[in-house]
Amino acid sequence: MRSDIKHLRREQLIEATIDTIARYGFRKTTLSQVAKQAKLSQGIVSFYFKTKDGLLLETLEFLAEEYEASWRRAVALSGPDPVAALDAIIETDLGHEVCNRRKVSVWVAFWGESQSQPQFRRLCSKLSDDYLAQTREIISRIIDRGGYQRHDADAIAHGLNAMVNGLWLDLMIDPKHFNREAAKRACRNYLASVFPAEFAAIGPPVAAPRRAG
Amino acid sequence: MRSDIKHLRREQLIEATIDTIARYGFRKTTLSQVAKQAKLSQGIVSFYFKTKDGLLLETLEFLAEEYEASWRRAVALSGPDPVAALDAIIETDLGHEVCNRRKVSVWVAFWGESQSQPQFRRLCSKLSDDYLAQTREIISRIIDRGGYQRHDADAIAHGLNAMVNGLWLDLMIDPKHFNREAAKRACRNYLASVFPAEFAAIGPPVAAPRRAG
DNA sequence: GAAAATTGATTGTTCATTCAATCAATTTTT
DNA sequence: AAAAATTGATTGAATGAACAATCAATTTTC
Repeated sequence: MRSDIKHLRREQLIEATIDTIARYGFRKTTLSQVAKQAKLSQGIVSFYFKTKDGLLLETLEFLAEEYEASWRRAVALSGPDPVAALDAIIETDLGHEVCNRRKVSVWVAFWGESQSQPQFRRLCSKLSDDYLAQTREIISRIIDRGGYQRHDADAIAHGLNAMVNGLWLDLMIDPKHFNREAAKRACRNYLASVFPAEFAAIGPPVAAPRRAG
Repeated sequence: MRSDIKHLRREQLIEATIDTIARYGFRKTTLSQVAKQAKLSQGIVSFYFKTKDGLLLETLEFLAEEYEASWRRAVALSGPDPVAALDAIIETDLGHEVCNRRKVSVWVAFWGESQSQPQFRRLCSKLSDDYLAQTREIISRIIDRGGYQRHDADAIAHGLNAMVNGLWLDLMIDPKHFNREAAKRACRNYLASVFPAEFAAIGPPVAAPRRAG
């Protein structure tokens, strides 16, 4: 099937790029390293992506689409209850498919470069906007339904987003210590202290299992 | 003073490195670009730092020491009250000296590379550990004093740390939207929901819990 | 004027990119 | 249906640009 091969190769090379960035970092990500990872010849990357920047941008686009799809799916499957929807987002954001070293290290690498690469930054900020819009909408529904009129949906959404991103960073910086379940608990604790009635059922607010301090 | 010039040049070159990473990103940070930024000749960077990796590592060390000194100073100046100490940390972490594009973009760049550079990672995780140890200690004192025996100091410290780091990322990803004061409020809000009595006084919580009715 | 600091040309290496040649798959011809 | 022709995918060597690192020459400092 020659018609499929183009798509196949592109995805194969994008996966190899993710592997290479994750393993060797942005600085050591060369086209021949990517080709080697993909078990293809070095010339082929340029053939399929024209330039290195093209490859990197498409890799970022791939990751962004994958991530957006995964939380949208989670929301769709969670049903009409906004509390369940928010919990599903946390479950996805800190689940093993999204929150793993391979993926997160690539995200952080792109964030670092996005300062100087407008194309990267545009993509990252669009993704962030979409995410915030969705969570804000869900949070607004919880506010309306629960009678929390003094709450600020936007601020809460920003807080949740910051916490999720910060927890991803924890995975990078202190991987041995990082615990996915504890991270989910931290998010739920945050939400439980904002919406005590709604999130108390999912996990007891603030007070989590005891640890050395 | 010939003995001072070594120290002066090194700092000058480290500052130039920070500027270069912030402006052009890690990928385009070359020794000649750094030298140009410092208004010195290209050979001088190798003269003072031997290798490029040496320069980068010392730059990271410089940033780490500066950051650690700034929050330790804030804690020292805040007096014996743990609530004031925690608030001083937030004030520092999201103040203009620490939380600005120039510095944060360099942090993110290093985080991204720390996956593949053990020296970077060791430094970042040590810094993170020190920070967590300090905030955990302060939080423990609030717990003891306020009678919040069911609270988990470690979990709360991790949550605060994640939120601060996440807010720094916000500055990178969506700089137009970012607001330092709103970010501080988000942190205080988080702490206010964990320690209502202690943090309600500092700023009225954006999200003041009110029971459904 | 000796020592230290600084320069900038040079070197060897690594890299992205190009492209002619090869190979495999598919289609056309007989 | 076998042979020939064509198309498309892939290779790997070649090219030139960019780079880190070196160092002899020059300038500055004391």
